[in-house]
Amino acid sequence: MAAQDRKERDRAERHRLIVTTARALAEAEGWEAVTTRKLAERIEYSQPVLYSHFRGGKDEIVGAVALEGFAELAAELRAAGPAAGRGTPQAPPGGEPRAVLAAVATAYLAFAARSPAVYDAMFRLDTPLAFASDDTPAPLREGFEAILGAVAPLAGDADPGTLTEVVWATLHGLVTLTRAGRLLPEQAAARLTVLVDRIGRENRPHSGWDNSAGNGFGNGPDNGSDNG
Amino acid sequence: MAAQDRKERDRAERHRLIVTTARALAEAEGWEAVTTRKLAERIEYSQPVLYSHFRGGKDEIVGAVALEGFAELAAELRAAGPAAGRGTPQAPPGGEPRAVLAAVATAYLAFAARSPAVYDAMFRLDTPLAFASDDTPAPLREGFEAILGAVAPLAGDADPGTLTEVVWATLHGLVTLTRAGRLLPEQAAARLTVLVDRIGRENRPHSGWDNSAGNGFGNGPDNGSDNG
DNA sequence: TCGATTGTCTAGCACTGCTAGAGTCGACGC
DNA sequence: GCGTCGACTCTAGCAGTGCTAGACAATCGA
Repeated sequence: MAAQDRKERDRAERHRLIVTTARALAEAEGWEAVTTRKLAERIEYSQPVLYSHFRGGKDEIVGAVALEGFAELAAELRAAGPAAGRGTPQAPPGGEPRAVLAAVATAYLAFAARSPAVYDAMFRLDTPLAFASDDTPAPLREGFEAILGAVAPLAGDADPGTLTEVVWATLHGLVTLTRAGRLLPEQAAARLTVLVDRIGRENRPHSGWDNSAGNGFGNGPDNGSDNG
Repeated sequence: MAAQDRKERDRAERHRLIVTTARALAEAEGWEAVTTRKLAERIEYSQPVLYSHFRGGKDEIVGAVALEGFAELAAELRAAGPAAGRGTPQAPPGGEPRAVLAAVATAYLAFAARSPAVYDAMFRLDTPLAFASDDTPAPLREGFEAILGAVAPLAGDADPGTLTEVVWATLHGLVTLTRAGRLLPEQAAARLTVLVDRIGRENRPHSGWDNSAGNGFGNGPDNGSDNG
């Protein structure tokens, strides 16, 4: 029955409309301005319609925007990474590993700067998205793996996954501290240089400082590089 | 008039009571549970009393907790840093620079792990605290400078302030991503090792990758090490 | 054309941060 | 000791939030 199909199409369309409207509203006025009433008004339906699409309410809508953001971020990181098709202005294919890392880092920071509200949905707001578990959505894994691809060639004797976690943390920290006005804007390029110069350098054999004196941060064996 | 003095003492005491109660409530149940009504009930006064102390309302109360947190963090970082009096178990005075960096980083992560709600007040929530401006509260500068003290000996030909910003960003990123369940808990110690091994290594002369191709992240001269 | 089902809307709940104005209580001058 | 006045606190309420029960209308199958 075609009528049923049309209904489902309309419904899917309205589903998209909610997500894109929420995202646009957040980018324009910040997430604190995204209320269910205002969102309902923008899509020209009443509030309960939102809940017929997103049983989890507002958090689930934010989560949908976040998921969209993870997919976009992963795509942009891949485009800047070592496996990039015919190369980009920033990173020739199979280019010098640190240039690749610089390109990926730049892509990450550019994404966050361009879509601050989406970045907030991904990292600052509470969403029902699952992490580091079996049902972690694919885009989340892919984003991590895109960074991993740029970091691994520089890992040396360090665990690539762990180094990737640290790089990711640095990028994320740069984003949030910059956004909060905690870092000097004019030094952004210098920070990127420092990041690549320091992180992107292979290990020499272990140094003298002692990390075993109870720091209280986990004590399991350091292995594995699987993240999400 | 002694009566007036007593009043002011009582008022100051109640001011403290509000801040400590808000902090305790946040640590126990999270900031989303800290409502003006619940807070007023806990201090056994009505809501308007809160506003007689904090004209800026809830945000200003969060800001007071944050400021307290910055003071504590700065003190703990200093205690772990190179200028530490007679030395600590983690860092002997004037010890090997990378051991000092490891001790400071550990102190930072330990603080965030021990006081997550305070850390949220400092970095995640909106507060009226000023940053990177002339009226930045002293504890904020001091925290940055404590990290700077541990990082500077390892700066090499990099700008110490910039390197400190990157280290801070890494620590902050590790805290937030760990808290959000985005990083593998069992690799915490390994991440610290990687951080110290990579960041805490002096620069050799500049490398081959090109950072000048439009990354859109500031283009001013890279100078100055003054932050807040 | 009629009944059933599906979908949407109105109205309202319990909560939030915040505040105007009423009321009380203590300090001070006489 | 007493009356007045001012400082202080409270009650009650506003406008907003996320969310939902139940009334209503439109659509579909017979």
